[in-house]
Amino acid sequence: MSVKSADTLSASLEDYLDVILWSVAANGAARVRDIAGQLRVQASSVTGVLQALAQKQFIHYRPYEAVTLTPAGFEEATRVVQRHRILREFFTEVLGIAAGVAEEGACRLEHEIPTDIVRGLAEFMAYVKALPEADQAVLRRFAERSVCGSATAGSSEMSVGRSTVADMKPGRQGVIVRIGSRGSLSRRLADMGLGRGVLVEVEAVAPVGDPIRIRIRGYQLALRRSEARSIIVIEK
Amino acid sequence: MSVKSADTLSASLEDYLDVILWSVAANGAARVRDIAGQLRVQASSVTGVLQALAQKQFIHYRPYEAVTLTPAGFEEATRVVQRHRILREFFTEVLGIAAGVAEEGACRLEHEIPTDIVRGLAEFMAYVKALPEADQAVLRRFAERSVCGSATAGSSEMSVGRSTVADMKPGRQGVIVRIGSRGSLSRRLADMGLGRGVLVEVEAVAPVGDPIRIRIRGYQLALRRSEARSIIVIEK
DNA sequence: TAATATAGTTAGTCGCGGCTAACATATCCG
DNA sequence: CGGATATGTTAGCCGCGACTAACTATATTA
Repeated sequence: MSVKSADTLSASLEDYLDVILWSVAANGAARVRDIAGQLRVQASSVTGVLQALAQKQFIHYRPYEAVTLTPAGFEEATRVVQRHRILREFFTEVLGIAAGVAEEGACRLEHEIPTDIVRGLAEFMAYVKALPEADQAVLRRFAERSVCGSATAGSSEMSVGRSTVADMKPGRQGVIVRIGSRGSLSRRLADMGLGRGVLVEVEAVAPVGDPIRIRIRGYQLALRRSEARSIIVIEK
Repeated sequence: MSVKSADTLSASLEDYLDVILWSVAANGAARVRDIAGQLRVQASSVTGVLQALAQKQFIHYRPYEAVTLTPAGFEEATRVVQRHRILREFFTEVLGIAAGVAEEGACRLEHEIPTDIVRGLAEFMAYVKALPEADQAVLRRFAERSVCGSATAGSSEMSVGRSTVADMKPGRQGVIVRIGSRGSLSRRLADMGLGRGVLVEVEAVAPVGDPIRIRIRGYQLALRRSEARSIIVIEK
């Protein structure tokens, strides 16, 4: 019999449920054409999905008739919409992302994001809203920073949060992206085998942060902090 | 000739690049078997992907030989790893999500999330780290809240951020999830046509927040604030 | 050096989620 | 009432990214 009712909906089924919810709410029932139009998909593609949703008991569906949601389908649809909304609001209100990008991001992430993380986002926003006005203002200042204000526009995402060997904690690994110094220091490091693409593991950092004991290609090396600072890595 | 070099990598190609980066860094070159093992995929699946990556000039590949990254491939791989790391750290450090869930979430979102949003997350973390200690403490308090402390465990994500008609701004639409009151008020609302699944649009809110003018099924209705508060909706 | 073990490739299959083309049904209106 | 038109369905195709089975190349070792 193998009914195969995966309790997890595929991304596209969730999208369909979402538009069916709004379509039903607005018109009392959803027509195949409306759904197809909203999802920018051929009507024929809709039919197959409706059959799948009906088989999972999320909609009432009979050929050539309008579609309505079952109670379970309504539940599921509101879950989907809620997730979407939480993401979008987080992007706009906390990160200060433009509405268009935020909406697009929400669409793309809503099907993948684990429930725990959605809850985390929602609780974070609730926490912030419950904060005293002064604390909220500090965060709003970030969200409202002018986008063009990021003078580092060219460096984009890549440089934000990039670190050096001096920033790594013991036990962590990273790959060298480049050596951020010139002249004799750069030369010395290259001679030690430190170059682009090499795996570095930090073994120990002395109390003051100098020296730093690392391991590359199987053998150990001790670096001065100043040397470590000029080795740009990407951590695992 | 139609070379078809989509400048956007598919999710799985990105995953392959990621493990190739670490494999090459650790061993000098990546073997098909290692890649297959790390991705929990059959070796035969790897071959096809390597051909695709080679064709896009991201790796050096010749049958039966070990794989290395081209400069472009290295670039691309570090971009992928960076995205992944930013997501994971945001989840653990800002949201206080458990390491395992954070890692899983990062894996699932990294291929979908728009660049602008990744940058937003990275900048947010950088902003917070640059804040005076007192302000940081306020946010850390959230990240470090005990997870079991969420007494609302049962209500999960669904209730966080759920709103009522009284919370909606003019122009916004929502679907009624349920009526959160009993007795005569509930009855009155039902008589007005307000019930589960109905689309509500807020048209205007009087200065004090009472009354609230809404539109359902095409016609207008004025609600007392107290009534609006008992209509639980999910916003579009 | 030949036999065997390990690693890698090819060919062919499957499910998913789109698509088009062709057919079926419903609705509208002269 | 009976087309014409709008709407919906079926059948069959495609690309992706996995798979298995069977084959080929490379490495090890007796």
